[in-house]
Amino acid sequence: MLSKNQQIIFDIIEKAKEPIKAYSILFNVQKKGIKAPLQVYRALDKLVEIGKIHKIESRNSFVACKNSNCQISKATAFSICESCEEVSEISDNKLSKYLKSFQNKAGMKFKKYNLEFFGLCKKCSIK
Amino acid sequence: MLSKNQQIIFDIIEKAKEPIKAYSILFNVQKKGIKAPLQVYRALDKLVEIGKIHKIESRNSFVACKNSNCQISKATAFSICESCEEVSEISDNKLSKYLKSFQNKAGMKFKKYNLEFFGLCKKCSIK
DNA sequence: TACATAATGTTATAATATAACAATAATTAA
DNA sequence: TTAATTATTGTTATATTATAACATTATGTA
Repeated sequence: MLSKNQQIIFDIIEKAKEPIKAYSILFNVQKKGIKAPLQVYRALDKLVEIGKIHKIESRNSFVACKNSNCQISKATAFSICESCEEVSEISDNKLSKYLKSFQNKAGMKFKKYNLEFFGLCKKCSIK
Repeated sequence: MLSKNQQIIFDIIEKAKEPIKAYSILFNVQKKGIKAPLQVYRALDKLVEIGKIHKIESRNSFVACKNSNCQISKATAFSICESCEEVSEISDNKLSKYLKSFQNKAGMKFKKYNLEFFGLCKKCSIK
């Protein structure tokens, strides 16, 4: 169950349909009484923690989870267009299976991963 | 061939043996006459571009490339310990082959990727 | 009820990164 | 070898991203 601020901020991110930055969220919610960056970042932290949203690390921006709503997200993969900055979440069973079971040479087993692919989306590769 | 500032900053990063942040680099090179953040960031950008260093996106920090010195780096993978923050670059042929040839459902071919695994390193998992 | 935990509000400030402009050095082409 | 081009440097100011510290209120639980 999301708290008031968490819900407000999640709604903005979900409606956005594109990655959105913390201060852009802040701007959008000021009319709703959320005035300080920290209020936004706290909600973002929580939403990331419970897997409702993901952070696109290379862009410092946030998107709603499109895969497994409400699950803790430990395995994320995105494709990012370097021209128009379109981001989409990759949902590929083979890929996630492969990465979830990946072990490095030291035998270290991982709890989490984040993968970001970069290239040109369809639209941009035509241009 | 690296320029003066690029060389100075690369040397710091290579000696560090652990991820190092831009402003920590700045602090370290002030005695060598590099006084402004922008001087550091410009060198970092170039070093990333030519593959001498990588940026650990989730940590906003930089490490020297341990794999293929002097090659443009389009395919990076790291393991990150969430306890001690130790980072090591993963060099795994099977993994990189798999990811380099990965296509998403839209048939989008990627030019680049960055993968970050999170877990506990050997030392920290004993504790 | 009492206790613990989570969420909120607020001010200030830290940490990360780029814009804009001017000058100099290095490379390349005519 | 001069002119043109490109890369690098220097500098000041500022934008962007994120957290510290403290006080308060709400929610869940024993």
